[in-house]
Amino acid sequence: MATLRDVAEQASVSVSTASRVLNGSKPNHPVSSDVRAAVRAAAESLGYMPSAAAQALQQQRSKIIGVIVSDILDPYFAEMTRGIEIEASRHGFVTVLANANRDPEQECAKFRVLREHQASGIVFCGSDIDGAPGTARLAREVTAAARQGTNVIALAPRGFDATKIVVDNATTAYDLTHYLLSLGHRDIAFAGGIPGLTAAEQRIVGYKRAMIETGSTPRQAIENGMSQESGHDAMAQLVAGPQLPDAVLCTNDEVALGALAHLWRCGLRVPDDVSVAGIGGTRGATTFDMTTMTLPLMDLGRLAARHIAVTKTENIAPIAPPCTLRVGTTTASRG
Amino acid sequence: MATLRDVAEQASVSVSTASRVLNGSKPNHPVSSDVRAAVRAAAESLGYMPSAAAQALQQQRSKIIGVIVSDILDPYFAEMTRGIEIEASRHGFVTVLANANRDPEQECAKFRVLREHQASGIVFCGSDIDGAPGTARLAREVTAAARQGTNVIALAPRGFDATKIVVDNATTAYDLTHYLLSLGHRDIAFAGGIPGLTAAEQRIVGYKRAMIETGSTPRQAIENGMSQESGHDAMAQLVAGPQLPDAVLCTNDEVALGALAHLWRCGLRVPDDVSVAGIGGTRGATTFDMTTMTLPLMDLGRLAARHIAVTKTENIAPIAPPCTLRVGTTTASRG
DNA sequence: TTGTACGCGTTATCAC
DNA sequence: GTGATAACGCGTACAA
Repeated sequence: MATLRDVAEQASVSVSTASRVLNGSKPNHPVSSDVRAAVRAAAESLGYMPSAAAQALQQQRSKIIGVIVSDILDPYFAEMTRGIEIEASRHGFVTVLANANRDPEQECAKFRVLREHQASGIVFCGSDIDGAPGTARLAREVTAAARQGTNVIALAPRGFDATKIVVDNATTAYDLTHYLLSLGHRDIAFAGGIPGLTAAEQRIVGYKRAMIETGSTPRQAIENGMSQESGHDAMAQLVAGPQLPDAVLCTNDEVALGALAHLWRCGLRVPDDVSVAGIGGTRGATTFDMTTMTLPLMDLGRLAARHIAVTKTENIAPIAPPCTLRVGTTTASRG
Repeated sequence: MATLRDVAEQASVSVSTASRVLNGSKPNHPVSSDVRAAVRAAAESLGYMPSAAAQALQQQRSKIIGVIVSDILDPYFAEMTRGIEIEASRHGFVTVLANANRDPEQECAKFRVLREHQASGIVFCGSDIDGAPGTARLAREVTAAARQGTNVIALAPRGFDATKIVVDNATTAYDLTHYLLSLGHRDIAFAGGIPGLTAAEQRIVGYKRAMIETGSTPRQAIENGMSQESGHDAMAQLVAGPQLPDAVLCTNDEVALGALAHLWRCGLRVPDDVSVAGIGGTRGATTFDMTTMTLPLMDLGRLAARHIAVTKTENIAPIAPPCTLRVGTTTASRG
């Protein structure tokens, strides 16, 4: 691998000059244009490639953005990750992906590794599980890291100190519930979630608030997970129950998809027999023309990456773009 | 950030000793146990954390596995990525994710960045588009990198030299088509694909071969993409056509999901009116109890990561596990 | 406008 | 068993 010194020799200049021409942080350091050209040519002919490791070592920070995700198979997080990757690469950063399965221990371990790699910033995509063992230690590590200059960003509610770029989860569910109520639905069930998972709990809060405010009785949320399978099972439970609800509000699109799949498989009609809505606005929701609350998932990722990549003097936290209701054909007004 | 020297001072030993105790590649280099303990204690109290950058610089290779993916939102690639990440982190490696949107230019650029970061290995998850502009340059860069010791692995057919861990795409489609034929279907359509996309083309080849061998006439494949939307549109086209086929074989599960969604939305029954099958075996297929060819996506990722992480003396390429037919309820035998 | 020299944190080689 | 010391490739004061 050709090094800067090779280039310098080839161009008959000093390494510093070569460095200034090729990787100069100060783009217009005084360098005569002929020297500049010579260096460029030498670099080209030698196939020079800067060593990220050496640069990182020297500058005490590498062009790495770490992403800690609950589950990359969930489109919700895949969207965020994609947003991060796009903006990161636009700024010459690289995206390190870490799956943590919503396990604080794993989050902590991956966080540590990311720090060893001198990541300029670390993004937590999912929210945390309140009171889970290990959450406290994670918080300690995170604050320590932040104190040492690591840029920590949370794209969902988190119990530690970090730059937060989050949507108002309670309100998304509140608004969506209101929409369902406005269609004439009264018996609305809530499917999906995990006990203690902050974002999911907030959605349940929003749902309940909307129900109670309008004199309807909220059902007990079926907190059996955040996956398609959870949605499938939750819906099976509702179908088997004494009374099929008018509508089912799901904690996310994956759960809604699973619910839809079950209804489809057991021959029930949507929205004739029951309305279904999700939260997220991921691709699957569009494909099935689902009613859902569209969250700016990719934008959240983008904002996080930009916040890390551009070192602003004034470190003002970005604000999350608004959520919008997507009205699909999985909901309909009830006589 | 505490460095090795800080630890050494604190423990009153030399950096070499500290290094040996904490990051020794040779785990049992002779070090007296009391010194060992002292170093450990010092490291602990100082919150020592090795610098990946320094290590990478010194060893000319960093514990990074690069992953070049067509679209992280496609579960097909997300599964592979997840497999890679799991195995990578098991071995202390970190996974760098790069989206390339099936664009050779982008693949080339990201490949280069990955190399600048001294990735120990780079995994291409998707196949390439035959004859696309930029493919040639990519091939050149890849071979150059391989010559310089970068471990390049392809998890799908690729026109350049690399360790290949791939399934037999033609056969998956061939077998699946045979299964559909065995159910009594004769008019079978093929949905999805991209002209020139090797893996997709191979599937079409397998489909056609099975059809022709049994005296059926293959339809012209609808190569309108690999996404859910593609499947939706392809199915719309078939539904609007003069003759609804008995069955639709989709190039992947996403396309199949889109096809299902369209049928569902226009009130057609699956499998009564038409059978649908996919390829991949991703989560969505299970949720909708779809007939599909299950590919060992996560295992492919795992194998790739392991191959990179463990430096074997004999560098024998891993062999891809078999694919298995998953019989779901989106297909049924036709009287 | 260009060159010299040092240090970033680590590991490996060699000496003790 | 342990300790100096020289790289690794780069950026950047400081000199010229």
